Amino acid sequence: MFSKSCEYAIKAMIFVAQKSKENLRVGIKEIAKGTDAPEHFMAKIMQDLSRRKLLHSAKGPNGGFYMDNTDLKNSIADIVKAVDGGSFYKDCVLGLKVCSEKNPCPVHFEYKAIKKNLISMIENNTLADFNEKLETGKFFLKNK
Amino acid sequence: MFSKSCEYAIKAMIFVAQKSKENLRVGIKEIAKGTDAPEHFMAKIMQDLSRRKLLHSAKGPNGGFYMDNTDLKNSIADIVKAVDGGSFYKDCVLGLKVCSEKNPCPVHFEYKAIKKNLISMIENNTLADFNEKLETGKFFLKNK
DNA sequence: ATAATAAAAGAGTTTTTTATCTTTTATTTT
DNA sequence: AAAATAAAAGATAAAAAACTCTTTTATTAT
Repeated sequence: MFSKSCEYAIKAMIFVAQKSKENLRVGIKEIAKGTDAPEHFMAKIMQDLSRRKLLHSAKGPNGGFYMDNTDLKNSIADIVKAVDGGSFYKDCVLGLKVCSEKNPCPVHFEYKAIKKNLISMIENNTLADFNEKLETGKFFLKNK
Repeated sequence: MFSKSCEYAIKAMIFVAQKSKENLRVGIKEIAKGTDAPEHFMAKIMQDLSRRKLLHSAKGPNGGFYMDNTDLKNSIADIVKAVDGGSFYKDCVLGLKVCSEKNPCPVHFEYKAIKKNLISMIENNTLADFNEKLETGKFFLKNK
């Protein structure tokens, strides 16, 4: 569904969001450890997210990545678009170059309805929402 | 969603299914052309599908790939499982190693409901169904 | 000012996926 | 039996994705 880079990005964003709630900045090492991701690879991803203004970063001592309230309003969809581009939104399930309302593939309309739900799911779940959900103790981000 | 190999496999299977309806065998060249896929790469995929008994093949003159009525009952899901394995069924959307009813990620239950529909879609669409749909002239498999 | 810190940037490497080319084996037709 | 056909199999090659390492730049604290 999403690239591995994108999965890492989502995990990292949720991780930073949780820390930002307590006004803490997080370094790349902590993010990598906290998400079970390779440090230097994650660093590249974070640089990209930062460049694209999905979160803030600060160099030097006590630096790190952090989010303000605007950043916390970002949804999974925003992260997906930033990392994987629009392919998730655009592409035909069967991989057909031409597939539209006028030239639908055999599963076009079925998939259209499902995709609508998928899009709702990623657009309606913001980082702030994740913070709330995780606070309840009913949801987890376990990697081992 | 699916790997490129899997997309090619689905396209090829639909292509062969259409020809099999008229009791025709199709060679790899024809399949590759008819699906806009690289010939030798598609050959590998077809070998794999054939080995896994998703369709029949015959060597020599007048040989090629073809399907009997049992083969036509295969669904997209069968093809996906053969080519991409069970990852589509098993994996967490966020890529978490641990994500289950007991340890759900923040979108686990939402995605579970959607995945149910996705699975219905791929399990309930057989190659025979595609043949019918395409016969109506209301659906297309266009690549250009 | 200097040293320490941490992200940004640049330049690789490795692995996986996708794609191509060649040889072999099985089958059919002449 | 010989020639032709077409898939099967094996071996490479190219491209993309995932991952690593090093240097540079900005910031802070001493």
